[in-house]
Amino acid sequence: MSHLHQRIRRVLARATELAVADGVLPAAVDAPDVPIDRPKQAEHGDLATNLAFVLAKAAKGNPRQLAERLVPLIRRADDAGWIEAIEVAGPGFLNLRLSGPGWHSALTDVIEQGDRYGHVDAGRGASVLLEFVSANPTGPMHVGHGRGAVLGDTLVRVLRAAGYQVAAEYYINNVGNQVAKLGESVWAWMRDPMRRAAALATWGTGEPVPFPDGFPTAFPADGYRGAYVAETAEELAAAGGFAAHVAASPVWTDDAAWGALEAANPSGRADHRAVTVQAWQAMLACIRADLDALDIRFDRFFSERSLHGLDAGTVDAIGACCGRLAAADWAYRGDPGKTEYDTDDAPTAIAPIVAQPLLFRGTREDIPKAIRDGKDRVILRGDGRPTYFAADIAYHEDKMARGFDQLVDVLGADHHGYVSRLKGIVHVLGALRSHEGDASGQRWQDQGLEVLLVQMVALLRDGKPVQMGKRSGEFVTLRDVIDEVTTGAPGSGRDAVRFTFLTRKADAQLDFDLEVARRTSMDNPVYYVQYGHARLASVLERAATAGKALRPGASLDALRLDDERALAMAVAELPEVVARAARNREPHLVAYWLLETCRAFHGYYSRGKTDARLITDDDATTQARLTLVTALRQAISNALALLGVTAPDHMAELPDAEPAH
RNA sequence: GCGCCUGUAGCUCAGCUGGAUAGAGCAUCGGACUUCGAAUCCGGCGGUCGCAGGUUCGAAUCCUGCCGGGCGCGCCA
Repeated sequence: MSHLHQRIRRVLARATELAVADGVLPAAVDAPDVPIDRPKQAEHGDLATNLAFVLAKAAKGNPRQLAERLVPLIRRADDAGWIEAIEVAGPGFLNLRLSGPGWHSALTDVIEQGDRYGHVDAGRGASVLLEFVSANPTGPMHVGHGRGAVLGDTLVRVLRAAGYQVAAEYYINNVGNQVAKLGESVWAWMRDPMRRAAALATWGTGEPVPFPDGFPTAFPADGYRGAYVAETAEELAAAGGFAAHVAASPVWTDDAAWGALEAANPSGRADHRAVTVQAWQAMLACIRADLDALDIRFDRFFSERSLHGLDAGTVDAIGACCGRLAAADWAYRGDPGKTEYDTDDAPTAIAPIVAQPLLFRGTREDIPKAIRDGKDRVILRGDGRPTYFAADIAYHEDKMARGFDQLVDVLGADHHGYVSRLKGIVHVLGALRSHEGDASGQRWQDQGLEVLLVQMVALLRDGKPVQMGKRSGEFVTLRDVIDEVTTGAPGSGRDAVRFTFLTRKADAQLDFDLEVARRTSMDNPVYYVQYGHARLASVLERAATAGKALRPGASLDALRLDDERALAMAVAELPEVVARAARNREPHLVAYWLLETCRAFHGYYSRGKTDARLITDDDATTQARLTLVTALRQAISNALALLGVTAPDHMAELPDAEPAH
C-alpha cells in the first residue's frame, strides 16, 4: 500500500542512485533511509529533506553544493511529476513543492484505501509478544493499571497497523503471598455471615467498617480491606462448596489441616487453597470485565501457576529453568537462614528456613553494565519454594521458546527497580542458550527485552487531587473513573478514558482531571476530535440530502486554497505517524496527529463559512471539497480506530451542555 | 549510597534519526455566526528550553559535571 511520503522517498532514493551513476557521489555511499519532514514554515514548501546533509557526511562533501547537484537528478527521477519545484535552502535543505497531482494523490489514496489507509509495512511481519497490565488478581484495577492497559492495547493496534504480528498477553500472578492474603481475607469474611452482612450494609453508608475485632478468625492485619473482599466472600458463600471447610473449621494458618481437607492441595499451601483460587478467579473476572469496558482484548491470559506445574497438564518449568541456570553456573547455593521474613508479609506458619536458597548471578561481569543487577537475587527460597522472580525467569524463557522476534513488557513505573533485572534475565537466558549450543541465543543477548515504563496517574477533580487512602482500601478504581466520565453517548466513558491516557507520552506523569474529561470544549481533547469527525460526517450528510453527494473520480483542480493543501498534507502524514508511533512505541503520536489535524480542519471550516463554503452552487468546487472532506473524515476515523475511540457521526446532546444555536 | 524517570511560556504539555525563526491548550485581553454543527474559529500578551562545559556546519535533542522534582533498591508480587 503506497502513500505520498513513500512515493517521494522513492524519487529521492532514485535520485541518489543517479548521483552515484553520474559520479556525483562515490559508489560506496549507501542510500540512506531518506528523512522527510513537514516544514514549519509554509514558504519552505510542502516537504523538506536533509538528504544532502546525510549524503555529504558519508561522501565527505559540502552539503549545499551536493544539494545543488541533486536538484536536476531529482527532477530526472521524478518521472511521474509529483514535484513541481525544488529549492535549495540554507546550508543544504531541499525544499519540495508538490505539483497538483502530487498533493491531490494524498486524498485519492485515502478514498481508494478506505479503512486500510494509514496501514503500513514498517514491521515487515515481525512477530512481537506484548505483555501488559498483568495486574495482580487481588483487587479491582486502579487508574494506574488503566493507563498501562490503554497504552498496551493501543500499541497492539498501532503495531498491527504498522505491519507487525502482535500477540497481546496478560500474566496472571496467581501464586504467592499476595493471593494467599486475598484468600485469607475472603475466608475471614466467609466465616462470619452476620458480621459480613452488617459490614456490607455499612459500606454503603460511608461509615468506617471495623476490621480487627470480633471475627471468629481474626481479619489478617495486612489483609485486603476493600468492600470487594466481603462481596466476593458473599458470592462464594452463596455459591456453596465451602460448607465442609467451614464445618471442619480449620484455622487459616494450619497448613496440615488444610492439606488433609483438600485433595487438590496436599501441601496445604495457602496460595493453593480452594478459597484462594476461587477468590483470585473472581478478581480476574472483575478485571476482565473492566478491560472489556475499555475494549481491551488479550490473545492469552498466561497463568503463573502453569509455570509451577500446578495447572492441569503443566510441568514444573521453574524447577527446570533453575536447574539449567545452576548447571551453567548462573545460579548458586547461598547461606541458609541469613535473611528472615518480614513478619508483616510472611505467609503464616511457614517452616523455619534452614536449607540453602538458590541465588541468581545477576551481578556477573559478562552481563552488560546497564542491565547488571546490584545484588544476586534469591530464586529458590530456603524452603524450596520459588520466588516471584524465578517464575518470571521461567515465564520469559517460555516467551523466548515460542519463537517471537521481539519481546516487549509494559510495566508500571512503580516497578522500575525491576526493569534491569528483567532485562538481565533475557540476556542471561540468551547466553544460556548460546552455552547450550542454541544459535538463537546470540540474538537475545544482543537485542534483549524491551520494557516500556508507564508513569503514575494523578487523579484530579476540578484541579484538586482526589484523596486515595490505600490503607482503608477506599481507593478510586478504574471502573469508578469510567463511570464518572461517562456522559450520555454510548462508549463515552471508554472514549474519554482512553483518549486522556494517550495525551501524554508513557514516560511522563499524567494528570487525569475527572471534571475536564467530561467537558465539552477544547480542554477535553476527545471531544474536540470527535466533534471534528461529527462535523465532517454532517457535511457529507447534508451534501447527500441536497443531491450533491460525492461522485467517484471527481477532479481536484478546484482545490486552490492554502488550507486545502495543508489539510491534504496532514492526511498524507498519517501513515508516517503510524510508522513512527510503532517504531518508537509511542501511540500518543497518533493522538497528537488527530488534535492537529482537527484543529486545521476547524480553522478551514470556520474561515470557509464566509468565502469558501464546502457545499456550493459550483459543482466542480463542491465535488473537489467533498473529496477533501471525505478523505479527512476517513483518515480521522482510522486514527481514532487505532486509539480504540469511537468516531461518531453525531455528537449526543448533553443534559448539562449549553444548547448550540 | 546505588539505579531509573524527569526539568521547555504563569499552569499542563508537544517538539521525529541532531536541522531552518522552539510550538499547542489552559489562563488572561480583544474580536468573529441571518447560511454546511459557535461543543467552533481568528488575533494580542507570554521563553536565559534547570545551570555550566563539551561534541559539529548546526543542540531543547547527544556526552560530562552540578542543582531541583518523582520513584525504586525484600527468601513481597
